[in-house]
Amino acid sequence: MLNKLVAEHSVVAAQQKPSCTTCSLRDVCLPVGLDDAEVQHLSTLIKHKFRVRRGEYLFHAGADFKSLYAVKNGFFKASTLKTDGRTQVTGFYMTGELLGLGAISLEKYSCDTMALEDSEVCEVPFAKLEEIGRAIPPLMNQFHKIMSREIVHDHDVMMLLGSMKAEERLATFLLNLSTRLSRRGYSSTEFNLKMTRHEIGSYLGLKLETVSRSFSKLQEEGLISISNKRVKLEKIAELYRKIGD
Amino acid sequence: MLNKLVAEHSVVAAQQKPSCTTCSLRDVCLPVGLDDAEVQHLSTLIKHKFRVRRGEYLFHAGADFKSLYAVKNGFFKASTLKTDGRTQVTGFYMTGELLGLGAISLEKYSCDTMALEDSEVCEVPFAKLEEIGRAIPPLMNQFHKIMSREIVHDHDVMMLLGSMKAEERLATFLLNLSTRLSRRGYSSTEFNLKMTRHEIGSYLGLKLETVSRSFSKLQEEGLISISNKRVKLEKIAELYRKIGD
DNA sequence: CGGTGGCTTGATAGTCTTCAATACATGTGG
DNA sequence: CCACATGTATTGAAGACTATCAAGCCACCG
Repeated sequence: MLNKLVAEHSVVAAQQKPSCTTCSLRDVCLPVGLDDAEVQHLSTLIKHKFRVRRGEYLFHAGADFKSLYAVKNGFFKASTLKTDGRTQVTGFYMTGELLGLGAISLEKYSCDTMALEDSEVCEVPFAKLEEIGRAIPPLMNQFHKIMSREIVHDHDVMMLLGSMKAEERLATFLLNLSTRLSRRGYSSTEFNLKMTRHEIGSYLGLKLETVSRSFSKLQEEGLISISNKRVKLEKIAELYRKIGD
Repeated sequence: MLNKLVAEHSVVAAQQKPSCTTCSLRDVCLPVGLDDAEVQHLSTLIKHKFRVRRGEYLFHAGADFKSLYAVKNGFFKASTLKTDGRTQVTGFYMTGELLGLGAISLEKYSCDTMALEDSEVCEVPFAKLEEIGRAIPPLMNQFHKIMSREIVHDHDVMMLLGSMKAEERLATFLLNLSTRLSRRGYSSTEFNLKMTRHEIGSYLGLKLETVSRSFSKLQEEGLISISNKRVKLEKIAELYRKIGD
């Protein structure tokens, strides 16, 4: 089964030296708010650009932590595994987002992180990030904002899980994807889901059948069109109204 | 109604200059891992020690962010308010824990934070923390670990909300309190809850009636004793087994 | 073209919520 | 200091929502 593969070797094989200076993600990634010289300095710490193919894991929970990873392109899911076998998807990550923030506290990765499509990541050695951050205060500040944003986002998910019904959760999820995609220059109304119903359900605290039913219901109500992995948001304003925003 | 009061003035009135050097929280708060000279340096940035009385808010969501607050003693709850009026408790904070981490990203506090008992907090101006952190790398690193820990904890809560039944959620909650209390020198088996059933339910994604029923059921099973706010964990090992650990 | 995993839909069962009534605790004012 | 008011907690019964079990369909890949 493809999903079970851990392909450290193929991952390393495709490495190359990237540059933040010319990267299209300067506005969404770590370089936010830095001037050209600072970005160039930041660039020196980015070790490799890795390729991670669909179904491969970037890292596993429990492995020694040394680096964060910025998503250069592609799509990832992070999931935690409890001792009793229960797993849950804790997040989906797209272009320009940072992977591994939970690993800093215990210096072990806190979740399994898998590519849901062929992807590339930039490795950011954490010790060096802290070091260079001392020389470039805006970089350190941007990093703090990224971590803080993750906390706020997690609080939003907690509210979703704690107080929303299935349809509302799914609508919230779709609108969140829509926002993040449009910020990256993609369509905010039409996109392909990279994850399965099961993975969506795991993230939203629902069973896959309930996810499927909720998709169908949102479609019946005319708010979206759904066909397999293809989603079209037909009435964004009403979707927002549904989730109380 | 006491809970609605915002008592900025009484809060400020009780300020005094604290010192991390002699603080009993050196092992759980920001100073973790620092030597004496470094702790003394850190101490210079702690502006005030505030008193916050039971029912008063330390800060409100949306207010301009300038400082984090370390809980010197007491107990706090943080809650978010959605536009449609739904609220949810996003966390409870005790001695040595940092309040306001979600505010860094947008430079506005992201949640309302209220004292559940008479408390004291140390104000940590964030800009100064970043500045002094540059001079004391272990301080900056400890701060990153604290933020990371918050992320991991939030992921744990997401798993709780997404995949656990009412009794399991409550058992997890009680064991979490137990662990944090024992780390601070209090009994790990017997303690007073500072929050109401409603607040527990809001945090755990349950209605207060369900929380009450779950308490009763855990008591019937002989795992805990509960009388109003007084809890005694009778069989910790079995509580852990119940939540699959 | 067959097989496998992913998806949809229906029927039933389980869990939690909602509504309601009562009891208890706490703090305020007389 | 007691009485009363208000917020808090417990418990029951009915209803809502989601999970579970099951069957069949569909898409994709070798």
